[in-house]
Amino acid sequence: MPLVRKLSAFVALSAEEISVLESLRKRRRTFVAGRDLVHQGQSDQTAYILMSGWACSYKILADGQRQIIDFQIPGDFLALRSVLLHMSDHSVEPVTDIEVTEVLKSDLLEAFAQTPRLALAIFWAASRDEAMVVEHLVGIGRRDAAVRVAHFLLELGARLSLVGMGDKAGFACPLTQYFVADAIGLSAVHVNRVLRQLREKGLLTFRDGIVRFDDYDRLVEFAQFDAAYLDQIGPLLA
Amino acid sequence: MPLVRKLSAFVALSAEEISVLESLRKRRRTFVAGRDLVHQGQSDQTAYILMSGWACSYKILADGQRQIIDFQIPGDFLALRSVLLHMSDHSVEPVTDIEVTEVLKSDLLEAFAQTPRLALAIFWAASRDEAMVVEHLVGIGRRDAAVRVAHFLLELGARLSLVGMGDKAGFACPLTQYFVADAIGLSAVHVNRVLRQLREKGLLTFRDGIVRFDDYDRLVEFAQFDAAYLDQIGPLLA
DNA sequence: CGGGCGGTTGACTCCATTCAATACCTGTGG
DNA sequence: CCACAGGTATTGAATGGAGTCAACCGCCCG
Repeated sequence: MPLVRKLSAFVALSAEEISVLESLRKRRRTFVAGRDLVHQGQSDQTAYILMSGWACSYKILADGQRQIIDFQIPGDFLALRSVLLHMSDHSVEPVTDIEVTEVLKSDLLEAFAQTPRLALAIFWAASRDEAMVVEHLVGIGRRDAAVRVAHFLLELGARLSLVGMGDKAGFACPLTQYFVADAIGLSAVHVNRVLRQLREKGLLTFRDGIVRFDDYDRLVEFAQFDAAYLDQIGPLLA
Repeated sequence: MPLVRKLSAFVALSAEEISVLESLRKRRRTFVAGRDLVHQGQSDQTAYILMSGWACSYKILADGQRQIIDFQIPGDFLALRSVLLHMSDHSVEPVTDIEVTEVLKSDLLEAFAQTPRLALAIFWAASRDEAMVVEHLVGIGRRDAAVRVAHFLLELGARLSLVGMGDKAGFACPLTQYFVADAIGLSAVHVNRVLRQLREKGLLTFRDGIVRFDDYDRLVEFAQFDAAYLDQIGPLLA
């Protein structure tokens, strides 16, 4: 499963640990695209592991504007933070139809007490998520629109590669330009303009649900993309 | 110590757990203002607890621009993320002279294995940090300059209150307008202009290192500030 | 066939940046 | 004692990047 694949980039999991993860198979649930599975302010204290499909976590402001915090792809946690906090500080919406497995608060506490290495791996995943949010913050705060879009798509590509859903040629992307706009703090109109620029420069093409990197190396250069923060360089703990 | 005070907002720590924290007293170090104690890219895997003074974590872009991710005040962790990741994804600079205690990676692993509740408290602190970063992301992405500045200062005030260093009247603030600008993704010039607006509206005054909330309630209304994400509403675990 | 959603493009507007000049304070050295 | 430099704060004028408004297209689907 994608989570095992992702966590293996950090710790080499033992057979026992993998079986703990596999045992979650029973609590599998599905949600349809567009219907939130977690609401900002709710106090469920349940997290999920995304098994298939894409989701996004976001916050709504009082005036109705939306800021997407990040997208989640298979292998990612959903609403992990809300397990520790009193209530969820954000909402989660499936971008496509999704399959998830529930992770109850009690599971997490158990993991902490009984399988410290697994707990550590989860902490790693949380740290990596935070590093991604930080990188988004930097992008929105200091990068101009074109670089921001390019950087965003390169990051998605790198993350998808880790779970075998993309490579340097590109990836299948179910996002509309509105999703992209809400994620990187631009208007959808401007995202469209920027995508045109990038296409005309021969850097990337986003069309019909496919992101194609037309010139990966030049794109990386253009976006100043350094994947170090994704921490995908191999197991730290043997 | 401020960390105990902060963590107590989440879990009621036992005498034993408090003594574990207090035992860190030996590894105390000091750093002078302006000299980074953690560099982006280094792989020390050491974290710190800030005992006194202010620090900030930031990233530098290739073109020299800086984005401050967050400020840390007494009781906060510094570079906690870099313990789990292969290398630090950000730098940490003391804003004032600071005192810290070192937390080695081994300490953290031990805490996970031996004092699960303390590990949980640390996980809570990390989740809260992430929630703050997320709120900054939302601010930079979707709030206009005036609201952003107001929101930022209200958050700092709320955080400082938790460790007894501020209240609804205001707080002592060692930040220059340049720090504020780098934190909220504006230019220093514009921060200055916005501060004038806020002052002229009778909302807040930032002068001579003092932030004074001239009309706290109206300011909260203006900034749409909802402190829920700071999760300061009291212990979750008895 | 009509409606809705997503994408595309142009014209105009505006918020924030940049450039620039001035003021103020502190510490330093002549 | 005063001149000077460096850092910070303040304000004005010009510029520009991104938003808003609006129109139009293509496609899918009921």
